[in-house]
Amino acid sequence: MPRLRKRLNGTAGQDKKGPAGKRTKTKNPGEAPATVERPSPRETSALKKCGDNVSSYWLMKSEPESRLEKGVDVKFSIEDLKAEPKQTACWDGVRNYQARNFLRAMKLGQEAFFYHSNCKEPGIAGLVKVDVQFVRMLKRFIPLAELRTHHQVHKASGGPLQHMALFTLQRLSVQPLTREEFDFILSLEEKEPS
DNA sequence: GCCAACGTTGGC
DNA sequence: GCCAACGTTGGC
Repeated sequence: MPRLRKRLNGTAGQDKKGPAGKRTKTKNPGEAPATVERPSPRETSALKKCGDNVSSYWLMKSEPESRLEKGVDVKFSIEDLKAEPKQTACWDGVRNYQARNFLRAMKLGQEAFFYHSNCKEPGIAGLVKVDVQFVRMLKRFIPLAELRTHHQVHKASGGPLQHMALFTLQRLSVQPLTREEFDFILSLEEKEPS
C-alpha cells in the first residue's frame, strides 16, 4: 500500500512519519538498514539482472480505487497525480524495507511506470518520472493480464519479460525494471491488445 | 468480499 | 532463533 501524498511545501523532513511510523512498540526494521550495504538475496537477484548495481527504470504501484485503511483513504490514481500541483506528489507509506531500499536507489528524473493495483482492472496506466511527477498516460492501458501473457511466453522463449519483478517479486510495491523490460512494455502501447 | 501468499511481530 | 498468530497485499 504505497501511498502518494501531497508534497508539503519543502518540508519533507517535517512530514509526520505517517503509516510507516505507526507500529510504535518496536523499532521499524526498515530504519535500521538505512545504511544497508548488503541487499537481501531476492533483492540481489533483482538487481543483478539490471546490469550494473542499480536500475534506472521502475514500476510503482498505487491504488486507484477508494479503500479505507485505518480510516484513511489510500486511493491515489494517476489522475490524482495529474491533479496535484506541478503534477507532482511525494511517495510515502512504503513499509516494506526492500521497496524502501529501491525508493532510495531512485534518482531524480528516472522513468517509472505507474501501475494501478488492487482494482477492477490492474495494469500500467502511465509514465511518471521520479520524484514523482506525471509524464504522460500510456497510449493505451496495459492490463496485468496482458503483461502476464507475455511473461509466460517469455519464460519459455527467453524474451524480455521472463524475469519481470511484477511476477517474480510478489507484492513489491516499488520495483526495478531492466531497460529491456521497460522498452518492451513501452512498445506494447503501439500494438493492439493481445 | 474472499482468500492465498507473503510479511511482521513478539513470546518463548 | 523458532514459529504461531496476526496483518497486509492484491488478484480474482
